[in-house]
Amino acid sequence: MAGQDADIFDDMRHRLITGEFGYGTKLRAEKLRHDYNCSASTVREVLFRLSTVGLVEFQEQRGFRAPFQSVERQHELTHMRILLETEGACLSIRMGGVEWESRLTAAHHKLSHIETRVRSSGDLIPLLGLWSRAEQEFHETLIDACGSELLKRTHAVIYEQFRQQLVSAETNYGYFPENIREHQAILDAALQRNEDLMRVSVNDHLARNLTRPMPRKAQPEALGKSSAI
Amino acid sequence: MAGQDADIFDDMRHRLITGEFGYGTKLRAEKLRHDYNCSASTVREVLFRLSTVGLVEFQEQRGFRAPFQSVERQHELTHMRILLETEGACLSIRMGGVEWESRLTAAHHKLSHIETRVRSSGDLIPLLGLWSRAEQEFHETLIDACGSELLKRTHAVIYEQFRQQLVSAETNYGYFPENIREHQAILDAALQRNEDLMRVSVNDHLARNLTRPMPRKAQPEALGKSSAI
DNA sequence: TTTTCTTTGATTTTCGAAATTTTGCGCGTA
DNA sequence: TACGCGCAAAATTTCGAAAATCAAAGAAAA
Repeated sequence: MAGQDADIFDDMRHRLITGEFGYGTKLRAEKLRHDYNCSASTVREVLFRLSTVGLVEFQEQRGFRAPFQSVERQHELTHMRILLETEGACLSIRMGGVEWESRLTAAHHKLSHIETRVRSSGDLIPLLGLWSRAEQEFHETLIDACGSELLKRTHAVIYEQFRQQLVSAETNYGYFPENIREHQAILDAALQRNEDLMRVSVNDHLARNLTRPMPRKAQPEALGKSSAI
Repeated sequence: MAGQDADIFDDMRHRLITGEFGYGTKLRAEKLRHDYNCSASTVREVLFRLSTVGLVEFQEQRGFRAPFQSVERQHELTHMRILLETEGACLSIRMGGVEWESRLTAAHHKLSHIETRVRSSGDLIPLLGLWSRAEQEFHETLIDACGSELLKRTHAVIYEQFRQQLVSAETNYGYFPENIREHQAILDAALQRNEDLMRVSVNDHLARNLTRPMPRKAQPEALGKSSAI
């Protein structure tokens, strides 16, 4: 078999993203080793790798723990998501072809189907796993044609941390009824190849996670579109 | 003393950024251990951590190596730097006060002094270490008042990989005479608090590392519904 | 000669324990 | 009560070697 390491890594990542460990929980290699019956060193390596992608926090001489929940962190992750996703989506509009459009449409269709069922049943929990995966896939497809592996990988890392931050009952696991309309708006912007509309739609979708508003630009006059000339 | 691990980490990072290991060089823990006389496992951990920040590549079952040089990678890193630095700089303009302005001016002064000496002597090499640090400090100060730790950390990670990519004689270690004018333009934009000018200046400064131009935004009138590219 | 299989050598991964450092608690003192 | 010191327990880091895996050289088959 190809390295148990990889399996443990994937399983631990899943456990972290689904909020199995409470915020700030200490992650002791000596304990975790029993879950996978392997040595503590192996778990330690996995934890190091997870700290690579921000799903675990590491401090010298004081071990590993699941990240704490904080409004600052949530705010910064949201800001970063907006930055990366608007850029990636607009680049995808410029570079992606019908093939990209069709994949995005497909991803939206799946997501939309699930969210409609959630709305009618009024209970997210039984569909939580399905919904999570569908939401992630939609957003990753959105930027998939941007042409930069680095941008996609960076976004994936940020997205997972973002998700991890709000996997709890109080935040309703990041699900909101407004999602249906907002996801539709993003799809529409993509199919219309309208970059300005895309920026607005992505912003609207994510802005609710901004505890304090983004500082507005000082000058009142019109602004050049962000970045990437 | 506080963990030899940290010392080894810093030293290895320095060696990687200054290009001591050629592109794609295999990094064997069993060899490296002699440089620090410690065990191979300790080196292995450090290499893992360095792969965290993209300075080392790791592949399951085939160890670690220094990243390869590639135009795609350079292109993507440049693109990401433009994205993060324009965002960070503009946010700093909005949020930073005179204190930020003065720190940026100071960083620029130091950098400018060094670059002037390089120009007059015509030889970068003896000042390479000084220049590297000054350049990094200038760019990090530029986004320092942006208000997002996440943005700053992400930028630092990208910046170091960027630097690593062009630490070689052929690329002249990333130094260009035009830097003097370009850094000045960035400082000016900051002191004028002109965001549009800042975006242009940062773009101009980094654009030379773009092997192919960024795809331009499609003209609004040119597109009705989805016209396949 | 070319291809495939096998063996051998080198590299990477995993392990359990020893060494080091932090943390928690009890005790004496201001 | 509050503070500081020191010891013991717990947790983390480091180690060297065993186990597993991969890669290269050589032998057997086509």
